[in-house]
Amino acid sequence: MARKHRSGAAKIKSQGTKSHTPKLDAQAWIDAALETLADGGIEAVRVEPLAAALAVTKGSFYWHFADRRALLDAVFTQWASGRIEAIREQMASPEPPRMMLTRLADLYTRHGNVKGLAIELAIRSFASGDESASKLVHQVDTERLTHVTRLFGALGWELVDAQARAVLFYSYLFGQSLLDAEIATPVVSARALDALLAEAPAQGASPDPEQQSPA
Amino acid sequence: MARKHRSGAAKIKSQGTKSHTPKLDAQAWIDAALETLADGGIEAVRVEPLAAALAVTKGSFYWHFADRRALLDAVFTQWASGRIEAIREQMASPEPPRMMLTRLADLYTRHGNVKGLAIELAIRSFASGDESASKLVHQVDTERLTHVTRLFGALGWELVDAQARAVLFYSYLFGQSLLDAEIATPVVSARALDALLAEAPAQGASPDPEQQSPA
DNA sequence: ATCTACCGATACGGTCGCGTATGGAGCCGC
DNA sequence: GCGGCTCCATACGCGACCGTATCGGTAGAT
Repeated sequence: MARKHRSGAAKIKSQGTKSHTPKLDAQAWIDAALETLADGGIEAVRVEPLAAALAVTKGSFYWHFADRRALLDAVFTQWASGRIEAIREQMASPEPPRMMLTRLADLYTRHGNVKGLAIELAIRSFASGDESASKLVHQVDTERLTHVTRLFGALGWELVDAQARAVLFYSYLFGQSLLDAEIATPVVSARALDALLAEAPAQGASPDPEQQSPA
Repeated sequence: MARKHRSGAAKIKSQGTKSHTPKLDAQAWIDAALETLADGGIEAVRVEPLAAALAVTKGSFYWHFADRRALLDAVFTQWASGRIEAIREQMASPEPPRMMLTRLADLYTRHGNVKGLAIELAIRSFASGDESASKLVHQVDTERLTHVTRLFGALGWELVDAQARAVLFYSYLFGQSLLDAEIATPVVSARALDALLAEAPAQGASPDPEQQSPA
């Protein structure tokens, strides 16, 4: 038996006193799925290995989910709504645009958020051949890009330029995780981010925080 | 006792005589593998389905390759050397740097090259969990980035800035294929490329008002 | 024509993972 | 204590692939 993943059944709380209450809810499966998804891709998210990781049997899984696909859908949905939620929170922040962008970039590069990026890429990869997953990715992308576009707009860029920079911005974040780490060193990455956050040309246009961006 | 499959020095040239040559060489398998790799990821590259696609049986495969892994290695190796070769050719071009960058970007953004990008991403995804594949990706990245860095250097950027833009450049190319196509429209993408190829500050360089992009 | 690499077909054993069917243990309310 | 409900264990059947073993056919060399 493979013993790669550790994550025993430690997430269960409930009121287990003595005879325990081996309650595993759907969320526990989703969490476990996200974990293996991060370092094995969608293909690695399989029912039986997952059950082994959770120290239960398939019987449990098929109680909570109709089939493997149902789990994947739940994972995707949760991921998407989580990302969108995160963006919405950011939008509510009172910070200046430049700061928000910097923070956003940090959030994707700095913190050992390798897992987040891995999930991101795995889902996107799968989405290329799956309609419903593709839809969710699309929702996340529009949410993110409209947000970031707005931020760049607030920095003085015209709509198209702001959109272009938003694309560059997220491309950069993804590219960071795709390119070799030894090449994209922190120094270089920092400089790249500087280039992205450069001032808009002296257009004299006052920052318009309420930029509208369809998508 | 398995028969010692030969594949080291395979000569492929005796061909021009009759139509009789239903012979399949290792290259045919590699080509087929690249094909399915493009739209199914590494996981989709399986011996039996591949054999079916080539209208032969596994018996053929295991004649040319020791196992599935051997095929994958061959695919990776060929991909890497192909990419490096392409870069080397580009380097020998007499075109001005800006033109070379534009051409490079086109080459990756081209609607025809969805396959190339897909292969790129699939291999990179797999490389994250595979040592030897990771090495090859690293080689390709190094080759590409040093080349592009040189180009940006020729455009007047200092080393670090040139490196940063090289990273942005490739991040952009990858990001294009990851982000939703509806969002990263051609217009926006063209503008993004313009931003990347902007003139370096100071240093006498002829101002280029607007970049023209083919439609 | 025979020998013999080369190349592919068949057939087999084995693993892994999906989904189903069914039973059983704990926890109710009555 | 009795049905009833929840959650998980057990046990199959099945398909997809991997890799091996073995044999047949074809083409060129002798």
